[in-house]
Amino acid sequence: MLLSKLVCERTKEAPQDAKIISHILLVRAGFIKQMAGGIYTMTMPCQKMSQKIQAIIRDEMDKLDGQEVLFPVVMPRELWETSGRYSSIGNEMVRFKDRCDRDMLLGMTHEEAAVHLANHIVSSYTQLPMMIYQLQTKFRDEARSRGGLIRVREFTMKDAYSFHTTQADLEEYYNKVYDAYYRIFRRIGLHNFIDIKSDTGMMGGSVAHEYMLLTDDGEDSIVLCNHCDYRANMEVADSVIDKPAYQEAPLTEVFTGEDKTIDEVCVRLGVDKTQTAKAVVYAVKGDQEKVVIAFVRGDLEVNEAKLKKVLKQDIVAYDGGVSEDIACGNIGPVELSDKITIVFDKSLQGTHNLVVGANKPEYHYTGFDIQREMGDVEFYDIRKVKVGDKCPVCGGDLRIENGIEIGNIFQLGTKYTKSMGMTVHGEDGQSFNPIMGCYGIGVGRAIASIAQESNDEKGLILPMSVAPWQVHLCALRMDNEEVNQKATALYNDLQKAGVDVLFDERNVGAGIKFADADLMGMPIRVVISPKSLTNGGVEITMRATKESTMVEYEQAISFIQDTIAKEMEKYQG
RNA sequence: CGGGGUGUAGCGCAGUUUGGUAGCGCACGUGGUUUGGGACCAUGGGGCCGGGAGUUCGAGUCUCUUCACCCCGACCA
Repeated sequence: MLLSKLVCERTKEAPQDAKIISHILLVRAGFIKQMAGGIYTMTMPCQKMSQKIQAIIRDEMDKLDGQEVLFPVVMPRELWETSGRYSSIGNEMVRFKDRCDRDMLLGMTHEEAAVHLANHIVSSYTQLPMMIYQLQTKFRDEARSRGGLIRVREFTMKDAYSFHTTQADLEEYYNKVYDAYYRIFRRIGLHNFIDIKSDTGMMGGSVAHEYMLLTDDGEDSIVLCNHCDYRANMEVADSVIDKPAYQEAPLTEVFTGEDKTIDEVCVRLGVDKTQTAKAVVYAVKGDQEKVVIAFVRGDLEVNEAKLKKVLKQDIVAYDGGVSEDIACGNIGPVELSDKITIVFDKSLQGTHNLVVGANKPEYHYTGFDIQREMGDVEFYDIRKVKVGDKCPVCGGDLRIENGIEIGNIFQLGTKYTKSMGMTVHGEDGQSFNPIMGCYGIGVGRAIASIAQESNDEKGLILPMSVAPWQVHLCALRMDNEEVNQKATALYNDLQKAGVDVLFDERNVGAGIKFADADLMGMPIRVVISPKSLTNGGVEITMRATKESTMVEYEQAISFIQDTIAKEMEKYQG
């Protein structure tokens, strides 16, 4: 490819609205161009990179006996009614009507499509296990896109669906995919990533893992143990906390005036925050009348993902609408209206002598004893892990890091095969619902992740395995006859030798060429100039290490091929 | 969906306070001098100042309204 013809504008200045490094560099290098919120055009370099990543994903999926298919982007409402997700998924799914007034939708994931296909074709256990996958555009109307390619509304995703006769068979396959994902991410050049236990969310199922690129710009919080390999998404993370034991005391109503927050009440009454219980008020989504109050120890926070799981219902913040039953700032468990759903966190189990709201303005109780006052109530884990908590496995210190989700794998079980009525005949002649797994990787997010992790002050540093071009050939002084002739010949010969090469044949200053080469990040830079020819031939520089070698012109191609081969060894998975 | 911010040339910005001929840098075209880390001289092209409605002799600037984008939060299969 000739750089002068490449539709890809590099800029010196960062776009005003870009905040995170991958976004800044992908825009500055001309790899992406925004069209609307969360919607981007990928230029040739980015598209080539995407295709190389896709090739690696295909390779690994095919090794797992995956069969590549292509599901429709547009699907009819009826299919999604069968799984129940037409109504359970919110505005992030785009719905519209076709010309005949039929309800249609844009696919944001394809479990329904996978079951639809499998249901029509698989009728016997002898056809299992099997896995089908696709690489396709997904559209999710995200409430808030952000960070360039990190969180977008339209993107290419690899999604795979496996079908099994037994849970054990699913688990065996799941573990193979788990390993394959590690190979994929290593092959595309990522380093600082981990897998964590994750919430299954509205996908359903039991076991799930997410692969996370660790970066401060990540939008997910990950809990990790400093001593063992415990690690989990904040949504499901568990921890051990100290429980100070307070002496039992009688329940006593005390005047607390306008002091409503935990901090204010603690100061007034001279107690530690661990000696209080706080109420966090929610409402069932779509019905502010259905109030849910979560009680958790005063120094702790509620983990809403966990609370949702306990309730098996979606919740939103209570909008503070007028209700006689709720004395905001003075809410306590004692004599709370029975119209309200109450959930107690485990941090309150077995506690004595706490300060709680008295459910009337200006008063709290002291001496609250949960066993004595409430009787035998259930306790659930709805608490958010915080720094300083101890590891639930080994008791070590926990830390919290940010990450970007780059892939996920789920054990779905029979959620879809059952709801959609997919059955096959087993060995015993009885029919059963196959057990499913599903596995996703976002290609665009993988590109962003590579950019996020692999860069320096000058620009991108692309791994050989996915770089759009392996070689960035800079000819300095194209007006020089010898440079022009030799550079052009080298460009042609490299291509004949099967090397991906980007040829900067513009007659512009060396500074511009080097800056562009550094910004775009191809792994090998080759310079031909009057000076290099005098000094023995061509100069070959590695983008990542800045290591530079002078090579005789005649040896250049074999040297470059050797270098590429050597580099590729780093990305064998 | 809440809170905040920004819309002026492809990109980055000034001009808006106090209404009076549309500006700067980069990029782009042409001619020339340069040529190993974003060169220089000359010259040229490019803008319904996000859209609409008002106020005014006159609006980039004032008023109302709308749209888009960004950031924080909510949300996130």
